[in-house]
Amino acid sequence: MASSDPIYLRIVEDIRRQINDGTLPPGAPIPSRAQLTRKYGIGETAARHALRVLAGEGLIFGLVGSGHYVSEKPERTALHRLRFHDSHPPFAADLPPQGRRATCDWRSENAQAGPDIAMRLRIDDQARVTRTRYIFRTDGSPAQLAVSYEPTEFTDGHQIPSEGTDNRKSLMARLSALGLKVTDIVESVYTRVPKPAERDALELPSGVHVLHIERTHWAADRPVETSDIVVPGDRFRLVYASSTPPTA
Amino acid sequence: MASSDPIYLRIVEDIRRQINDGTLPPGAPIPSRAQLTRKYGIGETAARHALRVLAGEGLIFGLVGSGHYVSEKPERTALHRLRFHDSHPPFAADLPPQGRRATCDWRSENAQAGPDIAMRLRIDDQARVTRTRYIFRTDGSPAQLAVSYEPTEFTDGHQIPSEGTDNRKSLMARLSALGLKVTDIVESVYTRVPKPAERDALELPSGVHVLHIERTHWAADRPVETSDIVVPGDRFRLVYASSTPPTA
DNA sequence: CAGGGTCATTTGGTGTTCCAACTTTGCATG
DNA sequence: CATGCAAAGTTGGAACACCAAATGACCCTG
Repeated sequence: MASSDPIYLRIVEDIRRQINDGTLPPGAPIPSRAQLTRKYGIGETAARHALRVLAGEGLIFGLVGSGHYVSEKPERTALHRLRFHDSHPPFAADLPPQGRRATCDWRSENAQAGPDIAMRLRIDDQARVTRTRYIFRTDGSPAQLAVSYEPTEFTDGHQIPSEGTDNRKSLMARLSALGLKVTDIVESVYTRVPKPAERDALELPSGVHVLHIERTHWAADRPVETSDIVVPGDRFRLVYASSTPPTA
Repeated sequence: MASSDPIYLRIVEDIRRQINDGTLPPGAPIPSRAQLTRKYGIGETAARHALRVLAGEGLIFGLVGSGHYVSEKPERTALHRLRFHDSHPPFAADLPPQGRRATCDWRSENAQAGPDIAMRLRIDDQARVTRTRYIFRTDGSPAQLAVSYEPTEFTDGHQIPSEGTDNRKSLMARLSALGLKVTDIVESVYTRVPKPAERDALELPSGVHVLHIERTHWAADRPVETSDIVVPGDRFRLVYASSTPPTA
């Protein structure tokens, strides 16, 4: 990208891209230091520096005497929210709510950003966005509402069937097609009284609050998607972890 | 410590220790590469390598032409919760709530774990823990309640003055003295109606919910501290990020 | 064919050197 | 005394060299 970047970072970018797009699948060997110096015409310092950075990110790992290889779990951008799960403490139930039948309905439409979303996406008030409303159900009962906003530049050219169930091309897939990679995820959580529409949609008893999550995906220091996620406050908790779950 | 470690890691250990125990307070300058090579009798590679590792951990930061300095926020094992902050959306206020006068009162005591905490700390029901109650205030008004639990084995031997203001040795400092390092932080968030005592302590208007955070620190796959944190639901939001804040 | 030894290759640690860009300090000049 | 400029010091990038430990492939021997 930026040819002003130091050489070793450009090597990092190149290899990372190859890992992301599958050219270098998990387990594949990375060229050795000697090979990298020849291939890119760089010094050994830059080559080993690039390998160190990639290894530090966990994308590859090195074996002394053997070589560097692509990690099994590419461990994408980690905001380890261990998903929602039910009930309040004390709850001994193990985390993964398995066996549940989860469904998701959604509908996309073209809309104007508006001041709130414009600020979150760092775009103009008048800019157009693709707004997608989701409703998640577990075992048939509504569990989560979400509204997602993406600048139309990311969604243009992709078919937007206005209705469907779970066959929409994912955000990540669409972004990587545009050469973008999500580097950060920020979630802002607060609690509030549900709006009437939410109360109906989530079938909330009166007096129940909701947890509201504003989530924004960033790629290269620029927002690419933001969403409002609403879940019933009496049945869900959010779990965040600094790394892979220690309980797993 | 382990004299089998590579030299640069031993330098890292030494500097990290000095930062942890306060010998190098936030803002203090780290010896330059040239000084480190002389002080420890090492090559420049090892010196710069140590600085790189520390900077990578966020413990220090480098300014070209000036030097390396201890970070203001030691940025412990990163669960990047960008702290609480006020008001609800839309809020354009920038994140760092500066200029505020934050105080913290606390009181420690010896207590029995009980089933709930015992499960979270993976210890016996009957085991003894050090329980510390905190109350945080900003600008004089109560903002956050917290109760922290640590197995007594981590607190024994450390003076536990039963009352005080903000001079207690930090969890990290005590753990590092025991050779332990916090590797994971897990936070579980939900919302609920405040208990009467909480309503009083936080001066909550009626009808306001609270955000309840159960936080557990892990060191080497074993819990070393867990706490319940309660904040008013009408004035605070929690922000989690997958890496350093992109807005900063 | 099985076993063992040799050798090229690879990673990771370490030292040295050079350079560009930037900050800080202090001195000299007006 | 104030201002400006030059020198010294610092970070970060980059190249090159050497070594120890480990690996893997190859070949030779029994």
